[in-house]
Amino acid sequence: MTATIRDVAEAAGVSVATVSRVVSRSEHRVSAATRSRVLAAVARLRYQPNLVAQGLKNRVTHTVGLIVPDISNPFFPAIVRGIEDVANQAGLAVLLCNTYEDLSKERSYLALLRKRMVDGFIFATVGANTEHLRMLRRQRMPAVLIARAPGGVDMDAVLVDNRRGEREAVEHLLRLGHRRIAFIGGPAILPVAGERLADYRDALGAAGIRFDPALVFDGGFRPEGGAAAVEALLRRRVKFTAIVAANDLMAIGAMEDLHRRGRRLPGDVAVVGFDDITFASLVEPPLTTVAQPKYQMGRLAMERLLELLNGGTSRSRRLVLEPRLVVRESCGATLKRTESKRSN
Amino acid sequence: MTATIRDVAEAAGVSVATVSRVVSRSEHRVSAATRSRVLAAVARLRYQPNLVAQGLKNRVTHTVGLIVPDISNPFFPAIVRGIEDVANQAGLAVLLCNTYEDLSKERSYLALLRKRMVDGFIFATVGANTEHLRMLRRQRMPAVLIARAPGGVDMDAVLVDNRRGEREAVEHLLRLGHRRIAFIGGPAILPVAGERLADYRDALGAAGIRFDPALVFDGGFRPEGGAAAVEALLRRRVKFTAIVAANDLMAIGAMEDLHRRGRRLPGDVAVVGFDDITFASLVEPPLTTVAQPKYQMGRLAMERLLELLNGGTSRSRRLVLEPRLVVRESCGATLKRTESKRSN
DNA sequence: CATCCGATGGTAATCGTTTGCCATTGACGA
DNA sequence: TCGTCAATGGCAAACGATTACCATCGGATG
Repeated sequence: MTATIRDVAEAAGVSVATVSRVVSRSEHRVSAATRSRVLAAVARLRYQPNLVAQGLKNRVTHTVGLIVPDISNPFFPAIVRGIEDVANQAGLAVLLCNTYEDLSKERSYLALLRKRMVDGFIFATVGANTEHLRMLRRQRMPAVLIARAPGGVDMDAVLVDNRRGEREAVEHLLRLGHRRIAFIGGPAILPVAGERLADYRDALGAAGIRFDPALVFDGGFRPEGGAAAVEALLRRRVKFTAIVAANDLMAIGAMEDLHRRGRRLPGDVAVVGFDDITFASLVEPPLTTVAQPKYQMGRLAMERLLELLNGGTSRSRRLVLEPRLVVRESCGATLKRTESKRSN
Repeated sequence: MTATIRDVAEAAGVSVATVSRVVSRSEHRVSAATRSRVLAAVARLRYQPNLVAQGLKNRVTHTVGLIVPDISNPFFPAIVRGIEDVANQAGLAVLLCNTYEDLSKERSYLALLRKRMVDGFIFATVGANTEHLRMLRRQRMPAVLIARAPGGVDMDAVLVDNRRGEREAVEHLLRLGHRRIAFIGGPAILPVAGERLADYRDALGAAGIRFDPALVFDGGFRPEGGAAAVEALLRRRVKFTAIVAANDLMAIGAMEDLHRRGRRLPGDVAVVGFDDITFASLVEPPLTTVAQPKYQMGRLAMERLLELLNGGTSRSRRLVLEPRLVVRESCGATLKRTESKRSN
């Protein structure tokens, strides 16, 4: 079908070695005359080097594996876009893998990607188990973690200071006078869930408020979970005037349910989310939330991976980005409607 | 680093040919004794066949290219997930490419993927230009289109009967008594935009209502565009009691702006969207919209591609799925709050 | 005992590149 | 007229697999 280097060589009346020299990096070991003959043949036959063959020979496939829990979770697409933009510009292709938080899937994808000789990996939030990460590290496989770096693994990572983000969220509510602040988090298995809960406790503790387990719920990081938590709060007649959710999805689910139950937002209940997904600014009232620079995280992770690929296996580095509390209207902090940013 | 077939051969004291025979498809041309020796060596060395080498030799890479305008557009992640799920189960890897609706990017990705010897393509909404698609077709490259199949290209596709969806949306509003229905569509360059506008006109026409250009806006398929359209309607004092938007993003943007301007939904203005993205059910009021079976579309497309890969280069087929008008509360059609489904 | 045959496993070519090393050539100085 | 040398380009061995074809061997058969 497509022309090979051999076809070009024949057409130009030279050997394949010469064609290769002309086509690949500017090796100037070929005279101007032959070079132009070869280039003419290349153009005529529309020759495109076969990247699979090149990959086999050079042991570099210009491919990276991207491992994501679930691309349909709105936290990820922006990250993936950042990664893909940088990768594309650098001539790398991205293999997409959804693990659905399933460790065995994560492992099997990893094995598959290695069989495919990918040059490196990006993990947009790994699971808790670090054993296979250590293995990667031992084998000096370039890899970058995003958003979460489990303790004990010494790998490059692009992180967000979520501790600070969560604290700011809670402090924002405290400043507005709230004392009974419910927390909707994730399943205890996920480390990020435990972390965020701890941050909530710390922020309360710093303000001298006793932690009340009756205010804590597992919303599974899904909108339904947020709604369920509100239902439980109301059913059990727990007193509360505010909600912090560990992600926007649950916050929005909670808001929807509060609406349904006739509560006014932010009048009766103030709500703060986490992530600043696109829709945070589009719900009623627009959601106050902790924004993570998702697109940037993707870009930075891929840029770091490029550095690792192009040589420097220097010591591993962690970039820690600052989250930003985006104050909108779901807490009643803004009296008048202000311009609420719609970021990507 | 990793063991090759040669290493296994040495360890087992046989030739590489024998190892290959044991490892690859169950060719039984090897005695039980040798077979177990080989398998022992394979296990001991943790041998994993190199898929790049296999790909080169077999001319099959078990890789497909997935071409998407923009993964961060919420219409796509569910489709991608469907694709990825099926691909993974079939042992295929997915290369993700964002074109940002840019034809030159689409072309360059196509060339790149061919250099990588992908086995097939999935286009989740191609641009208007069909020239490179025809080329694929001529070269008998397996490919499946999703959501949009430009006229004149004879390719497999998984489509949705959007004509009917849009008509149902408009008819729903007509049935509720609306006569001044604004339309917020997309840029005229995109074929889907023109189509959906035509469907809107047709539906109006069928009801004997004159088309009024003053009610038509280009919202660029983005929330800001929806808001801008509302602004324009209000500024120009155009009379309208309902809005149909060509996607949910714009519908939601419009709703937000209407809220901001003090209009009541659905009391003052009824709104219908298109797509049924996750958030359609989470806004206030929950958005009535035309649902496309996104995850299914992804699955079906990938399943069809598998058929094409495994032989049958039969005549190309188009699957047309039925959209579904999901009636929620943004049109006032439901008197009482009913259970509003939250689909993925 | 010579021949034939099925079963088994090895040899080597191939997929499309890259690249170290060698051969050729023409210019140039001795 | 040689020998030397830089410039140029070809040969062939990789990269890691697959597979058509061939060699060997032990037993069955006449």
